[in-house]
Amino acid sequence: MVSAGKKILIADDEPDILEIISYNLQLHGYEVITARDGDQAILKAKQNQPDLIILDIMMPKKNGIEVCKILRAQPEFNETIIVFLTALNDELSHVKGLEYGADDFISKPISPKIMVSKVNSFFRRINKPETTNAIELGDIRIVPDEYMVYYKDQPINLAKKEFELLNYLASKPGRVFLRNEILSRIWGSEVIVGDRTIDVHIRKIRQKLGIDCITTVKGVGYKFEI
Amino acid sequence: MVSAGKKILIADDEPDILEIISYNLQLHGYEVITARDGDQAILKAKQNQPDLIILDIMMPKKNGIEVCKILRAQPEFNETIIVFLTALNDELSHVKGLEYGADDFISKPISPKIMVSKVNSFFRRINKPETTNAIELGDIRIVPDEYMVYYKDQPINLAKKEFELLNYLASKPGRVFLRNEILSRIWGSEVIVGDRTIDVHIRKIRQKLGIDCITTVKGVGYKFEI
DNA sequence: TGGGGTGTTAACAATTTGGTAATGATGAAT
DNA sequence: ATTCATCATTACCAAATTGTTAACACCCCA
Repeated sequence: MVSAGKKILIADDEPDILEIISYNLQLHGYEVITARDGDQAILKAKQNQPDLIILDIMMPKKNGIEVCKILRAQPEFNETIIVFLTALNDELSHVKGLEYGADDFISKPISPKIMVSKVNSFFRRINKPETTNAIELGDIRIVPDEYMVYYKDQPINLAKKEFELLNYLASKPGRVFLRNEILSRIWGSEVIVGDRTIDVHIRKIRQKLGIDCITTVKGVGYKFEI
Repeated sequence: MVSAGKKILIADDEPDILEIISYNLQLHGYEVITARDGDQAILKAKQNQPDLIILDIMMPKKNGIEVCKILRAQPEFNETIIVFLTALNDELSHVKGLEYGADDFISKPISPKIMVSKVNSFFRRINKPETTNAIELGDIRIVPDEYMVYYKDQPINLAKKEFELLNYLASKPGRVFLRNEILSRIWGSEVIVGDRTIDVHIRKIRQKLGIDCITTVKGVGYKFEI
């Protein structure tokens, strides 16, 4: 059972390892981004907003721990799972890593098969709250597992961004999400998009759903409510 | 969408770059202060208390890293975002910059458009969602998360400024807020508005709420009370 | 290789808002 | 009672913000 469409960033300086692991993860439906050093890892993390980041400890430019420290300092990576790749008995790294907010460790060497199963289990861990429980509000049911929305049990096909936007707003019904919040969560903090982009997506959602469940709060943002 | 009225200090010794960047940032509603060397940067930073400081690394008098080091040593610049402009592959500066508390790096050359987007994202980062708790007084419930006010559970739609004003007054029920206090808190200290502006907003709140919960204290200000 | 779906932008329309001016009340001090 | 400063009210306008539409580039897949 694969968590479809999840993004994984892997940073390691050994091309072979990168190749093998990313190939296997892709086979299992994950979207994989790779980086060869610490700086690249930070850059690509910001650009792509992955759900899981796997960092080799020993890397050129910045080591995994530094990368973790820098990423964790930014709110947008609060929720991201960060995992270290370590040599088998490197206790010191374990300790340091935990201090800076690592979620777990994977010991090298590791077989691709075990790697995939570990990755699956990471997502199982965080998916419990949202994936198991689809959001259901009034006549609207949002099922992240299926990337699908139902209105009165009628399936409604939203595009990826539309779905993510709706799902995000619906995660806290009634709460206003600032345009800034929406941008950094859905688009990532370093993406260049124009002012009207959010509006257009909101419009498409409203149009496809046919009912008015997204309220504009002028000068502030949008909120989902029945 | 722009963090309006934010002050940005840019320090670079090349007038052309200064010109282009500051023009574009101003277009997007930012207030821009410029400096041509390190000493000037420090001086203007102290004078203007900008929200974001962009420092070229290579500058006359003091280089960007020295400036950063000096500013960071002062408590008033603890919260300020400091960012370096660096040549593309200047790894050494990256490392040193981090040591002295830089928040990020921008590689030169950079297009104005990307610069603006980066600046936007810096402010997005610090514009944390305010998870303030709801205020409940008598039959009135003020929920900042929702930008919404309820009277006897009936939702009342206030405009942004109206809501902020009511929320501010209600933050300390019974206390009188001077007109000056209200002005600097809700309108900001730099904005100049006429005498009657507050009154009009108070009036609109009273009208929409339908009950008299804002008391005028003549010659002093307003207070919220049931 | 071309067609459908997707994401983004530009351009313009529609709407809301924030602010002001003008004028009318109020009330305390003279 | 008159005066003066202060606040209330109203209507109006400009600016800010969002809605809408169409067009475009892109990617994936048949």
